[in-house]
Amino acid sequence: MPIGNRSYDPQEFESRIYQFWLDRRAFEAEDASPRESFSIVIPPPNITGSLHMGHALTATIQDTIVRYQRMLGKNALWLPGTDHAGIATQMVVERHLAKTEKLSRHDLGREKFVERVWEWRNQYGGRITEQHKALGASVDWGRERFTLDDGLSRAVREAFVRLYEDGLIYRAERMIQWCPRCRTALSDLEVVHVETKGELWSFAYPLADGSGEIVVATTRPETMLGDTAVAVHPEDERHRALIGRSVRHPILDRTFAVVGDPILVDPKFGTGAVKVTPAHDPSDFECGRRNALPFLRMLDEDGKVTAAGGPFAGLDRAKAREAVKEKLTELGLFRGSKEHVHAVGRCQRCETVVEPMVSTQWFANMKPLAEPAIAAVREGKTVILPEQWTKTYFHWLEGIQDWCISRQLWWGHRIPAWYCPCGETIVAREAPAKCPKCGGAELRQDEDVLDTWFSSGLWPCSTLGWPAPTPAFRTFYPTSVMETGFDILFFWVARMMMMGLRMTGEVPFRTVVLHGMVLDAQGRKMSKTRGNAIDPLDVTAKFGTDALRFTLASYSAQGQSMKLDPKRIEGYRFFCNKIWNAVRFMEGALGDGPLGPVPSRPADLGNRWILSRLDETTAAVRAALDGFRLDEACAALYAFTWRELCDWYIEWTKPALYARDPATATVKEETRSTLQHVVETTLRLLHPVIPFLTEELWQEMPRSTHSFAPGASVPGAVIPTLARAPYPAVDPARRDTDAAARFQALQDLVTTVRSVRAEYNIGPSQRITARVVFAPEAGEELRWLLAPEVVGRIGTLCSADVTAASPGDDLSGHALGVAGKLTVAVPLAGIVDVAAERVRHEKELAKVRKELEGLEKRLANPEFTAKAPGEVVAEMRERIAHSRDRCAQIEDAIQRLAQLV
RNA sequence: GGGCGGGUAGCUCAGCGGCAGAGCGCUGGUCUUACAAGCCGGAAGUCGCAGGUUCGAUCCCUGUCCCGCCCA
Repeated sequence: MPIGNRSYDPQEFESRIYQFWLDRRAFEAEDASPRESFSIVIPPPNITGSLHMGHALTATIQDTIVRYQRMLGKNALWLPGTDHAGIATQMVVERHLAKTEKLSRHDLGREKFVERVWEWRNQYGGRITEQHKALGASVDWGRERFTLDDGLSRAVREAFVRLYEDGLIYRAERMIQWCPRCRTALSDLEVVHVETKGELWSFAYPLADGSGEIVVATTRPETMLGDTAVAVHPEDERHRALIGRSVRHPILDRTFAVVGDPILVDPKFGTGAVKVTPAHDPSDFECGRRNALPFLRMLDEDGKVTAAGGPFAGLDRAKAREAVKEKLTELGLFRGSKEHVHAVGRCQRCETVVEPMVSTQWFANMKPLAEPAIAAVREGKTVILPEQWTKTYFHWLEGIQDWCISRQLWWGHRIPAWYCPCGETIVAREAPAKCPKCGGAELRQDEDVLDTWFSSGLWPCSTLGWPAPTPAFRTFYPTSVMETGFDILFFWVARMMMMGLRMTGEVPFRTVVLHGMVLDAQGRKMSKTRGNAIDPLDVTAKFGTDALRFTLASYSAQGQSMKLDPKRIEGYRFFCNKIWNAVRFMEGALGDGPLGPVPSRPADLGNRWILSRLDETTAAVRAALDGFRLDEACAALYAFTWRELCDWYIEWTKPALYARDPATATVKEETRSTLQHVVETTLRLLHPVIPFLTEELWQEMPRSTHSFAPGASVPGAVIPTLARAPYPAVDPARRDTDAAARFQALQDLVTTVRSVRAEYNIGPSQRITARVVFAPEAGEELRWLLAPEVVGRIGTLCSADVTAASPGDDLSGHALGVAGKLTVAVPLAGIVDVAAERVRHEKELAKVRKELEGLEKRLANPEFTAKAPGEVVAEMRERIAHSRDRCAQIEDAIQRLAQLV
């Protein structure tokens, strides 16, 4: 349907266009292809999620990159999928069950519960995937993956078994982070530390022999129920003598030692004595190992006090704290408290305060995995952008700790380890039938599942078929780009690097592109609970997807946070509308006649200029996209499309296109072809960022059999979709510095006349005469501006009849404007407001003089001429000459004004 | 405590050795047959502060003050 009188209505065509792409199989990549391959695997959103601005941002950036690469002719793959999000999904389904059926997962049992989660996943888990279609995501849907798919699960078992066999996965009792609410172990990364105002509470442990006491301070008084030592610094004069003596637990009937520990104790902090709870604090745990202390578990999986807590057994952590404080106070052992800010660890999912505790879990030994991951980036095998994140990456990997990979959940990849009553542990890819050691068949599989991020770490390999040597894996691995938020650097990027390198020997991706967080207009994190989240789908409904995409791409300056202001989205909607109308204009103005090729050397100045600018823009946009600078690409596209193509070129073409005179038919035909070519090329340039609008217009716009730039494609071939059209190529032959300089002079002249008109409130309907003064020493070479084919166009652009004046002409009664080397005189019907004119000129003169002075001063400095590069000095001379001309012109104008008085 | 990033027009941000930029907002004019969601003008800046390097610093270096983030 031609554009005709349709106005820009993105809702009308966006879903239709998306379906059109699917029908054309525009996004499908080939497993094997002679073309260069390009691949991105989507960082999998989790199935409990629904689309938020972060997804919209990451999808926009990735889609823009992959569409660009596809248009470059590469075999481009963008692989979609989701991850199973162990804790989050289990929580959602448990809550759902409790609400609708008043059932807990334990009521159902593991097998039935997991069935229910699958049901939930099949019903709701695809929502976020579907929402990506509304964003225009050009993913290859046939390759969609889910972390719990058979193939990916096989990859997980393969990786686990290999790491176990290599001694990099082990099961042991260690200090871990425990979430009492989720009832599972967490990795360090899943614990968020929040600065919290707390209380540093001091109490005394009496020495066992009654000869005195030792005062300790703690933010967690309840843990004293699990204390098995008091530590002091061995070189601390105050306490050294106490080392080796015993203290008596004032509540529980036991005694323990005072130990000397130079690592745990900072003698400058507090009293210099520290209570030690080895089973519930990471530092105390290490201290306990160093000093062979007992590990006393005083809290259980629910965060309640165990039997070890004597009279407090069964109390919740928080209640136990108060009860212990009360009891110690009652015993007269309280020694004061003060406010204290400290970092409290909370569960990333549910924000419950996590409990460090000793527990038997599966761990991965990360050091040997981290080293190759560090080396790969150091050697440039993978490049991280923006580069500054490289340091963070190194820092984290260099200090990496072993990773607790087991989770006490039911939803996830069950750990492929089986236990035999004989004591044997079997780790295998498939369930073993009997124990290889004793032959017993009563094998019990480990109850736990793996951390979701374990499977995510394999994502770039497993989604392409690894461990099987599939064609897709050979073609697309290592992937080209991993694009994600910088908050995911450790969770995903680093782990994918480690796992990818370990499993395949190759990096999982060549380039890592990190983007910042989307904040609201006030700079706060968007969150549903705060109610300041902007739903991307609301935005696309209101402004169109392309406007949102252009906004996000423009904001995505490397790695910075971005404050999303709806006003800006609206602004880019106007931009989309502008493009729409430009094509609409073209459709009307070109008419039905056939379009010839764009001549290699056009005759018309405007045509020469716009083709030159188009080529410069193409080069700038391609350079920006090659460097993943989407913001720069957008800025170049916006400025060219609106400020040059629409504001100047289209206006310039109107007289030629509307002309009926057979004498100007050649220019008209040339202009028709050029306009069509420039608009068509601009749509292709814009397409990766704003795919819907450009595709809709591209399908409907007037066609040429000469559409593409030389060498880009077969002229006249029917290209079924813009998504597969060639991206515009840079063609230096189109650069035309002469046309650029001439058009600049023309723009100066037009703008000056317009300024004068505005200054004197001469309305657009009022046709005026503008007399151009060509000073013999400066302006003579610009006489071409008055050539008939140019002067008429200038007149149209500023609604004036432009004629020449000589320096000696009487210009009284004229307002004067200075346009570069020319002076323009506009006759004023009434009396010139001499005073106002004079003020305007004086102001301008002062500005130019000041600038001139500065320049002259710089040139006068002998060191400048001696040391600055020759072209800088030459440029300076040029500028000074120019400023002098300008001063002279303005002085002249002021003098003419004076004659009027 | 360690590290990273930021402070440029009223707002949001580009620029990062050689003419201080954009969008929005503000403001004057204008319904000119692509678009009033438009068009044509205009105003607006000690480039956080103090030193230093340089012929030349918003840009590089040092210090300093604010703001944000990450790690412990």
